[in-house]
Amino acid sequence: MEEKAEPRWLGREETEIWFTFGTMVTSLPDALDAQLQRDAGISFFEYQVMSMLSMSPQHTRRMSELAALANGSLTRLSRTVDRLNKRGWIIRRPDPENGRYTLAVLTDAGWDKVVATAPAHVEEVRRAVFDPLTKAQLRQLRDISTRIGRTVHPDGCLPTLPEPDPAEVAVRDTRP
Amino acid sequence: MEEKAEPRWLGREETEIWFTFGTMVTSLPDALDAQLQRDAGISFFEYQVMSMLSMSPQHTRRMSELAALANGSLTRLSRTVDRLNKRGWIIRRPDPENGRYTLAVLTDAGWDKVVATAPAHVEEVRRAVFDPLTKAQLRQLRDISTRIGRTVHPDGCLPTLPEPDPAEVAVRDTRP
DNA sequence: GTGGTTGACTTGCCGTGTCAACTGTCTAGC
DNA sequence: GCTAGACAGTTGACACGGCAAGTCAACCAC
Repeated sequence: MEEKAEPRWLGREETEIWFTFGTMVTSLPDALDAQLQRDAGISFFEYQVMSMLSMSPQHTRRMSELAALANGSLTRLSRTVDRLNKRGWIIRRPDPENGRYTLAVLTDAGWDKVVATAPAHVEEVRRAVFDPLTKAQLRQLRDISTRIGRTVHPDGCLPTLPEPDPAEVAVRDTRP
Repeated sequence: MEEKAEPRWLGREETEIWFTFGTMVTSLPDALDAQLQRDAGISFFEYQVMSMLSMSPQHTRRMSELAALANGSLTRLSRTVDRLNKRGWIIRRPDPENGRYTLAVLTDAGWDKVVATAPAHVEEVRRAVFDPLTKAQLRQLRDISTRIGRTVHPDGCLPTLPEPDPAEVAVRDTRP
């Protein structure tokens, strides 16, 4: 008796789309990493972590929130914060409201680093993503990303961009 | 005097697009890796390498070609082939036509592994990428990926999907 | 043909990420 | 209260990828 249905193979057309898309998906992070490493000596993930903190109230976040915002595991964040802490850009503090949490806080030096790093990074993002696309394509990309993101993310809880801290609009668009 | 122009910051709209897109770009590879690791005990990159070989004439490719097709560095491929070789799925052979090249060849066991692994993987790709998008969105995604891919890839030489080996149409749509 | 150069890998070392096990903190149930 | 569990985070052991240096074949130039 039949146990499995015939797999729904990809056709030639679909294979091409998938190949092109897959190539882009793997190359883009490499390009962003390369730019940041070259110009600022930090990785994309490290930049994301500091950038997210720079947009957060008091430049502070709980570790677990921060991990979700930066799309990384808690372990990865813990190690990354170790490194950034050694470089003087982030400090840890226990959360006074609940001792189980740890707060990551961006130092002044960390803030300065983000401010110094952001322009070239944003420029690279524009060059790679925004400039080559039309306005219509950007809208399409948003919709497509939302749909794919939903299927990939468990229990429908996509991370959401934090509301910018009104006190710090200067770099509210730093995110990446 | 002015040394630098004011950076072209991202606006609120753009920041949102970039955040959504970035989240998708980082989560999707994780999801594919997770499925392959769980169901077949191999990484996405390892699968890509074997899949590309399975689509190549004689199930054979030069290392450098294979690295480009699978979007990885030569170092990464060399180490990956080491692992797959230890598992009995790939062997190395010097290229008789030019001793500088090394050929990677998929073994029969490697072929069987790809054939056994492909259906569940393709299903996951469909679930994550194809099913949630309309036909129009797929076309849009192809165009968008092509444009972004061009800006990100040096000297305009994007890797191209190999023509399938007519003798092996069975899994010609295995890619990803 | 032989000395130098280039091209195609391979490898030693190191940084980074993951999994699993562990520590410390809070919360429930009794 | 006090013990059991659930959370939040850290850490040790290991896997993996990158860089730079090393190997080995091929292609000159003379």
